[in-house]
Parts: sequence; C-alpha cells; structure tokens
Amino acid sequence: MNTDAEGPHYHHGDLRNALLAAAEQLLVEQGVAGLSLRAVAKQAGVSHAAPYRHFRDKAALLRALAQSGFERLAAVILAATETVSHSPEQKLLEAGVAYVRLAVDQPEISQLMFGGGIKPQGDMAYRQVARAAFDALVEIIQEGVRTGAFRDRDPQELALVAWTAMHGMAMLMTAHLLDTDSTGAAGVDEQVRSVARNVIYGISK
Amino acid sequence: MNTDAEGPHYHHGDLRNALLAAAEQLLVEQGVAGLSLRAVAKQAGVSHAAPYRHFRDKAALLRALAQSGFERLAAVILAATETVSHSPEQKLLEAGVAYVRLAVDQPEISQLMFGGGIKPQGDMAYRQVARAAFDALVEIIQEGVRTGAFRDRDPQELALVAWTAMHGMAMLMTAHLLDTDSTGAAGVDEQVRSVARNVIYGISK
DNA sequence: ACCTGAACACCGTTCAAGT
DNA sequence: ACCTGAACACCGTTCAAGT
Repeated sequence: MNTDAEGPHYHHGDLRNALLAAAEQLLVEQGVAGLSLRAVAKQAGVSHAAPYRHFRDKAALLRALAQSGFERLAAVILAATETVSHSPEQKLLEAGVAYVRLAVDQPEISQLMFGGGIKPQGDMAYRQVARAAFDALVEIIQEGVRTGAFRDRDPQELALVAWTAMHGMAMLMTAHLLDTDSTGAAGVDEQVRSVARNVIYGISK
Repeated sequence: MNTDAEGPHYHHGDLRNALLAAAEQLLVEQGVAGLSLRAVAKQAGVSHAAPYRHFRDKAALLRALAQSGFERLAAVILAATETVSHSPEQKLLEAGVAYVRLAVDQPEISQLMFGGGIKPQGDMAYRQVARAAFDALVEIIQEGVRTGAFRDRDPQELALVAWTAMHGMAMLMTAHLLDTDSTGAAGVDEQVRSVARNVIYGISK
C-alpha cells in the first residue's frame, strides 16, 4: 500500500516487491527499451547491485513482471466469465472485450508478455496461468454446446478460434496496425465487439 | 549476392544493404536482445560509427529490417491469394497457412515487426504494406460474397475476423503459448488449418 | 543476510579528424 | 562523401568489502 518510492528508505523488508513496483512504473513511463536494472534500483532507492539479491538477472525481473501481467489478464477474463446471469454468448463477448481492453490499456506490459522479450523458462508459471484462462474459455463453450447454442464440435477447437481472434486483435492494436484513429477510445470496444460477434456467430448453430 | 561478410572489404558501394544483411543474420542468430549496432558494424567490417552515415540511429535500422519483413509477409500472402484455380475458401486457407508459417519460421523478425520494439514513424511505410496485404484479403472475401459462398456482410468486417485469428495464431505460436510440442513442425500447419476452417465456416452461408 | 562501491566488458551516440 | 578513433554517458554483471 506504500506508494511513495522516492525517499532513500532502503533495505526494508520487501525490496523484491518494491523493485517490481518501480520496474512497472518505469516500464509504463518509458517503455521496455527504457527499463534498465540500474534505473529500477535507483527508483527503489538502493544501489545498482542490490537487485541481484532478489533476482538472478534482469531477465528474471522481467519474467516476474510478465507473470503478474498474466495473472491480471486471467483475473479479468475469469471475472467476465463468472457473471452468472449472462448467456454463453454474452460471457464470450465480455471476456473478449476485457482481454483486448486490458492489453490496449497497458501496451508495454502486453508487449513484455507476448513480444518475445521473455524466453520460456523451466518453471513456465505463466503458461499455467494462460492455460487456466483458456480453460475458462473452454468451459463457456461447453456450456453453450450443452444448451444447444453452439455447434457440437470439440470445445477446445472452438475456444482456440475465439482466443486467437481476440489475441490477434489485442496485438494488432498495441502494434498500431489497426486504424483506431477514426474511432478513438470507445471505438476500440466497438471494433472488438464486431469481431467477437462474428466469431460467436461462426461457432453458433 | 555476395554472402561472405567476413573479410575487411569496407567502404564498398552498398554498405547500407550490407548492414541490413548483417543485422538480419545477427537477429536470427542471437535474437533482438543480442542485436547491437556495434556488432552489426563489426559483422559488416566497418567501424562502429559508420552505420550512422546510412541510418539516423539504431531504431532506423530496426525499422528498415521490419519493413523488409512486412514486404516478405505481404508477398507470401499475395502469392497464396493469386492462385487462380483456387476457390475463395482455399485461397483464405492457403493465405492463412502461409502467414503463420512465415511468422513461425522467422520468430525474431516477427517479434521485431509486431512486438512493439518499433515505434510507428512519420512515413509508416510498413503500415501501407500491411494495408496492401489486408486489401488482398478483402478482395478474396468479396469474391466469395459475389459467388454466394460467404455471408453478405461488409467484407472488411469479415476480413478482420480472418486476419485477427491468423495473426493471433502466429503471435501465440512465436510466444510459445500454444502447445506445439505434442504436434511438432507439421502439426503447426494442421493447427492453423483447424482454426482457419472454423473461421471460414463462420463467414460462410 | 543484505547491501555497497569499484571494476569489467559492453552499449548508443557524437564529433573532430583523416582520405 | 564516407569512414575512423577517441570520447561520453550509459548499460548488465561480478565481487570483495562492509554492517
């Protein structure tokens, strides 16, 4: 909860999280290129060698940052998923909008997560989180198949179509390859809904 | 055509292209993190300051590299598109497979193109190339709408669904977030075909 | 145990100087 | 015009030394 990272109040109990918070701030402010380990250390009020007590190297810190990004993404998708009153179609639509919205809102973290700056590691914890999010998607599809709304095909196969379309949308938007200039902030959601509706139409009976 | 970049045969006529070739080689071998301007210059046999005669800064060189990647991608898609004997459905399928295959075959360049390491510039030449590839996609869809194979909807809207799904596929695969281990090299194509077939089904009447 | 400060081998970029 | 070599301010990483 302590948000002031300015004073030189070093060697407190939780330098690890302080470093992560500083790194995320610098990432958002300056992009992944401007994120140096030395700048993170300075921002956290410690010497440039201190981070090595908590992270093996810079890549480990970036991986931890990406990990928290994946957890946030999974949480947002699951939240959209667990709205009981919604139909499977509505759940898919909301999950898709939430997915793309989060990616567009924090493009630097998305690029860190998906841009290849991070190499898959032995633990691959973030792959498990991605898997959990995907499984939630599969469950929605299964529900739709049961109620007869969706085509009676392998739910994994149908879920993959929905996931790839939403992910592609998110990546194209963060890479500025989709004309969002004509639409603006609210237009992003409308573009996502258009694609999502077509995907849902495609997997419906 | 001159492929040996070892001897110190500097200040030839075309250092610019020699630098681009050296950069691409280093990019493929060492990834985007290992691509330093000094290493590129050494590889090309010139001093570390020489590249600045041909590129304003490192970002300009990376942009030129991404640009050639976009041109290759557009060429591959157009080639798949212009197979006259194919139906619109077949053209879409082949274009999608070609798109993802190229991205998976050269993940480092794909990450450079789409990973956010490149900021959109004043000229934005690569956006025009991306636009050309997208227009080719729209034309296939229009053909399918004319022949009555596809739903009578805005072709741009339908094309966006196809594009986002294929792009998402390519990005998830290069980020190692899709289980390609169980399938292998040939399995990539099969996974792409599965998604592409579902997308085509979704936009068909 | 945890952090510091110096040190090393690298960077990107600039600039006077050479041909 | 085109390239070099020195210089500057930065990096990531290591390590002896401090508390």
